[in-house]
Amino acid sequence: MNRQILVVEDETPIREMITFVLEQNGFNTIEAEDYEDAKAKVVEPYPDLILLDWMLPGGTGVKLAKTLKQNEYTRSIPIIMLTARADEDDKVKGFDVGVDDYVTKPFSPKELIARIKAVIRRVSPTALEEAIEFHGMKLDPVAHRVSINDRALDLGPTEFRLLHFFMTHTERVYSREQLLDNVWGTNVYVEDRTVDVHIRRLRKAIAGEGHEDFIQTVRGSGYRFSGKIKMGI
Amino acid sequence: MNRQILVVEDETPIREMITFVLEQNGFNTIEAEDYEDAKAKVVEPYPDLILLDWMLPGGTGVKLAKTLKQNEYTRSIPIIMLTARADEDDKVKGFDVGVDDYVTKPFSPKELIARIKAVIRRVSPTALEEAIEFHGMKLDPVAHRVSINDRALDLGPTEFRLLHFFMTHTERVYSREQLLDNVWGTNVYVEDRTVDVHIRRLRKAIAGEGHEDFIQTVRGSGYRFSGKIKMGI
DNA sequence: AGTTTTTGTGACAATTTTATTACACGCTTA
DNA sequence: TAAGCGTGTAATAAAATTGTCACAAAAACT
Repeated sequence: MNRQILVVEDETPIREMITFVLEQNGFNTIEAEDYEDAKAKVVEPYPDLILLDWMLPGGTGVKLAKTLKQNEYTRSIPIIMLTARADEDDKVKGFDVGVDDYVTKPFSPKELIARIKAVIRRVSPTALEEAIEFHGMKLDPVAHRVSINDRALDLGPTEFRLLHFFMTHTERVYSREQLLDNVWGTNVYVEDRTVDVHIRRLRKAIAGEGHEDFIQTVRGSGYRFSGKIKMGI
Repeated sequence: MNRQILVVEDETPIREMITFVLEQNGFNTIEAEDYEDAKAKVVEPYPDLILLDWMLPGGTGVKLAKTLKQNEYTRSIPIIMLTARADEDDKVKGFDVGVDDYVTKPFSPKELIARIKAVIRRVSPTALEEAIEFHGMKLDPVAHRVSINDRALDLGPTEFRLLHFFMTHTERVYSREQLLDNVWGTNVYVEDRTVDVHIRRLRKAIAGEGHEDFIQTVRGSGYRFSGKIKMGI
């Protein structure tokens, strides 16, 4: 599950410093040094995240960000801007474009990594239409099929959507309300406790292979879907 | 995640009032009373935010702001100006310099805290979601997980909130009342001694790894969460 | 040493939260 | 229309959490 990060930065020493830090921390990196270069590499290796310098020679970074965020195909790739200025206006402009976060130079490696992880976690960890696999559990959104260790599962529509949501949002606690919003849809009036019942049905459905406690109850907060049964962070 | 705020203000009573308010609200503070003092402390403790008085003896606050915002190393530190005048021109001048926000004296503690939080949020939007680490102890607010040396901890809701508070407010003594306010919430009537019991439960939960005395009793005052195990006053 | 004050500890009952079961309603399909 | 399925809700059971108290232990003070 190694993430690929595209580093777009024209100043070579800085770019190399950044890629070094990223690789130290287990990321795969792709480098680009100008607008055109970056554009090409977004399409081909299709990175999981883009670190984008604010100022670029062949066109500003903001322009690239805007382009990417307006394109259907690339808009889901999170972008973190690197900026040398603490200028508020610039930041506001960037967020209007749809950039996911900012890191202001100079930054510590620790801060950079923390921001990257935070953004990855916040943005759904997996792509939308692709089949998802998680600890031997496979879900194909298109074919509407789920299997555990190649044994097919029989789920109702709601259970399927719930599991789909969980599989694309692991390692994070969701309240019942959040689950209702995301799985049932906003402005639908359903009781909070209904979630419990569906959790129960889903648990029952995926039980029998040691997968039942993938859905974890977080008392007072909600539920969490996780592969780490009893492990540290 | 424990924010350090540098308070630059020459009038001692005002400065102390401000630091008092900040510490009440869980910030760590550093004080400076003139231009040179402030400059030195920006470099060394490298605060997360600067509260800067408009008028300073050894040179105006604006001058300091300008200096800091022009320096590559310090320009990313957000600055909030404290001014006694509601003068528009000053504000404009300040924003030109790159100051992040203004607070006009006299101000209410509530307003000050609100402004600070707003600026922090603006500058680092993901800060609140980031995991906190302290001496091998990790707390992930998003996943709602705690671990100590990679061993998971099982905490009840209140214990979790208490630990979360402590991990974001280390090295400082909090009275039982303050803990009640911050962890239980204001206007909740609970006995003071209830805190003791929860401290006990938390201590028990994190014990067994030599970390039990992270929570230190300060007789007559309250409790302190600290990495320094046995220190002088 | 004896007394007072403060904190630690274990137990317990009340309360809150979650799990589980049962059931009724609506929708689809045979 | 009857049977079957999926869904939401309510009722009940089970489990976990929480605040408080009583007493023990520790520290501070005379």
